[in-house]
Amino acid sequence: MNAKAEIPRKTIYRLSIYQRCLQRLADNGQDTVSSDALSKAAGVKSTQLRKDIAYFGQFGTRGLGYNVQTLSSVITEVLGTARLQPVILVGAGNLGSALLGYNGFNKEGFEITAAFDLDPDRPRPVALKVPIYRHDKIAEFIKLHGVKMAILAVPVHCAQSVANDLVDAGIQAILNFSPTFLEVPEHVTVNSVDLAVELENLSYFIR
Amino acid sequence: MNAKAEIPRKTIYRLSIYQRCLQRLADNGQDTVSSDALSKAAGVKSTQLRKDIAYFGQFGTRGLGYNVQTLSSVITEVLGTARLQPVILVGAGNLGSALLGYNGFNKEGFEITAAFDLDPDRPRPVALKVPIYRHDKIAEFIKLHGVKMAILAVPVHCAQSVANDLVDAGIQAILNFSPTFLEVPEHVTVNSVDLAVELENLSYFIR
DNA sequence: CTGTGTGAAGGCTTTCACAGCC
DNA sequence: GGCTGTGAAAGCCTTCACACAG
Repeated sequence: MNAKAEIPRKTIYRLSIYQRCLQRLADNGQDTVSSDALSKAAGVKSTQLRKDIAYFGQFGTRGLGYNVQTLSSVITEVLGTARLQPVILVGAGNLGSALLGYNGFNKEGFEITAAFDLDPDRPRPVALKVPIYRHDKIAEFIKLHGVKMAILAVPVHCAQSVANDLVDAGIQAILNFSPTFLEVPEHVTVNSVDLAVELENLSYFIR
Repeated sequence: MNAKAEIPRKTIYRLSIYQRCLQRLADNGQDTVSSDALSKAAGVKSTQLRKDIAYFGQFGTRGLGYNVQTLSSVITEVLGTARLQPVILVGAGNLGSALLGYNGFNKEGFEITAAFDLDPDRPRPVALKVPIYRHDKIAEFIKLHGVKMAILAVPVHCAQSVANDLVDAGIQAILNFSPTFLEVPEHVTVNSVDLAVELENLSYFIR
């Protein structure tokens, strides 16, 4: 459990997925699951699942499987309570506004607490529950509320400079939707979601 | 060029990224670029870029670099003209509607030609240019227009069954936004974008 | 001297095979 | 018999080191 730094990133990704599968099992009243069943729900091989779990301990019962509640709790602990972090959204344009309305985040324990845009008053498609502030209020807000995570959905041409501002203000993790590479200091983590690249990739695999 | 099947998936992803960087260089009037410069723009190491290119040939001039136009054309060819494929969107809810309005796709050569929803008439946040049809028209549309790619943005509980319908109707590639694993035949490719998992993953890396 | 192309080395993940426990 | 835990093997991808071309 203290070897946190040594769990590979890919395993961390899968832990989130296992976690979600476990929650569904729990909702269905199951209290035990085998690595085989759980791995199938998650779309991986059972050996992979067991190896992933082995990074932080032994929680299964041979001949039986894993206790759903126990395993779920352990994974939650490994992933960290940091998941209750507040998140801000920068760039409330087309995609950004949509993300504000998307409630898939809340379900998993995240909440977008504020959004920022160059023009907070431009007409938005959706009635939003989240306040939209002027772009130049970002640094103040981040420092005041100790925000560490940001979702970036601004146009390519200003993505890097906005990212720099975020980092300077104390942001440590960025979920980047702008289709461009962001250069950040080592202590900052960036995960990029590039929709066009995903599509292009798919098209390659069409015969 | 004919060893298409042997280019690793990760390389294919990066080719899309290189392609975009090359287009920007071309727009700026540059006609030559070194592997070092291009790799930095793409956020990878220069050796990686050269290895990626080596999968399908030799296009550089030693001591000078690559011709922007040439390299761009070659990558386009490798990725396949399949990128001009029409794409349909299934599930025009919150996230789905947003994707319809997002024009990042068109820029890269994709066009969402139609959308489908259980209730095509429910109020949409945005004025959409794309027609929304009833869910039960999907198979007909796919067969009629020879559509091969679909974006799936439906609720978890029906994702698998909708995916099955798509596959049966002839879809070969799915960009999946539903946070669940999709089981599909081998000839079908699925790329998943799981926003909650991305956030959770980021939160792990916050100290 | 600059910058590509590439065999070899290294590192990281996944899978196998099977020992060990219920 | 069923299922976990794990060292060893295999596979995959990245990086190094350097030969070679302009």
